[in-house]
Amino acid sequence: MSVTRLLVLGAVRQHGRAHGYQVRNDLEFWGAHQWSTAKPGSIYHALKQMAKQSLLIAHEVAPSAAGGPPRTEYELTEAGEETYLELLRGALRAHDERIDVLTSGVGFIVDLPRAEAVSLLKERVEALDAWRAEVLDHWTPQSTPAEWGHIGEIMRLWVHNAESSAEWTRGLIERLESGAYVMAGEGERSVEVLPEGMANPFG
Amino acid sequence: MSVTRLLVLGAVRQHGRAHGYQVRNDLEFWGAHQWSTAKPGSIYHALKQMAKQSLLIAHEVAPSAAGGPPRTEYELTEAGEETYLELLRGALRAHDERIDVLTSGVGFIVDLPRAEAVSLLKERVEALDAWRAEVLDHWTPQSTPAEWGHIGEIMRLWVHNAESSAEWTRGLIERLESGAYVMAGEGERSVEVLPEGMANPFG
DNA sequence: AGCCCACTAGTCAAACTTGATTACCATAGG
DNA sequence: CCTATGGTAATCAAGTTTGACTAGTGGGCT
Repeated sequence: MSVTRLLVLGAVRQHGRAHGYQVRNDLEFWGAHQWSTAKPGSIYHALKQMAKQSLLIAHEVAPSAAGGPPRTEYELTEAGEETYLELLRGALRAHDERIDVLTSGVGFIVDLPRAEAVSLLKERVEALDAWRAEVLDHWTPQSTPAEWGHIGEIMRLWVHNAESSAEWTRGLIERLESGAYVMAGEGERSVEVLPEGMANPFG
Repeated sequence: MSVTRLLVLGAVRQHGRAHGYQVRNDLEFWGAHQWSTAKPGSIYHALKQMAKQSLLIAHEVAPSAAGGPPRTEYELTEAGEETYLELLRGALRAHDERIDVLTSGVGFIVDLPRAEAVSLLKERVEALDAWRAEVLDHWTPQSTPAEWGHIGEIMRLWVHNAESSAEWTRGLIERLESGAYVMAGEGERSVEVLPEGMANPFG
């Protein structure tokens, strides 16, 4: 699972056709350069790499309209579209991903139909609950946490995290089921970028 | 902040002197190859790199005692010791690190004196509270979350996370203040590795 | 006009990560 | 005695990330 790919594909897709600098600016606006590894070098690299793999087609374009070197515009191919949706589904469904992946997934969640988004999030809750139960099962029946020494704190940290994440997910499911937001196939597009000056989680 | 470096330094330090395979096995035992990027290639790379930077000294050792290529043993230098403690402090103090960094920090927390550990964790709680307040401040006074569209969900996710993480941290502070675990300078060493067969968070 | 600054757009080397692969030895089974 | 298996210890190529750097254009200031 690559956050960079998800973010880059999602950004190009929103424009239909976009060059590197555009993607880079979008993601900067999202604050993604702070909470993810999607920094300029990675973005340009991802674009080239995905073009090589035919997830994107590169259009060589005339010297830039507003200064700077000539730029290349990219566009999703059919395969790119599929990859994008698969990455997005994975980001929302998986319990074992980093927060940056989940964050990207939430940022693009409206690209999925409502029913599918809800169902992926329910998978997520189930996976979190199952994993939490499994950890507790491994750690508590034979011995009290105290016997593990400070390493038991790692278990507490993870279990706490799983519970919290499941709670947040259940909240989102509820809001989606009550009809919040405009999802894929439901008419007009909703807001797509983070507001300027938003406080950054990793600032 | 590199998790790999923290984990590798911590592991070598526990042995006093260790070769790559030993470190690799330790970390596998911790489950670190699952929840962090500390995989064999990265471990060997980190050892060589840190040796080049004089954080470790490499002892070229005779052909391995039990099969396989000759091995190199490593040992922390004074600078390595300092770097280790700095990384460890950062992992416990910072609110803006990934969960793998925090997990590693908790794993090695007993390498710090009790008072210092508690004080770092208090910094952590304060940073989390401050950041949470800042985000809420930026997002709520002028407008309801609803106006942000689905992007408001990202804020909810982060705020939820910050609250949950602060809660866990406060719990750990309490336990440390009640005298839990054997910390640096307090006599005998406590348990240092994860129990075999522990359920993995990213399994 | 001449100069500096900011913005646009991207490249590059160095570091790091990944997953597969190599190479060596011991030992158990046939 | 020979070979397959499994553990030990590490390397390597390919891919990714980082942070610094290049380079062109336009505007403002003196």
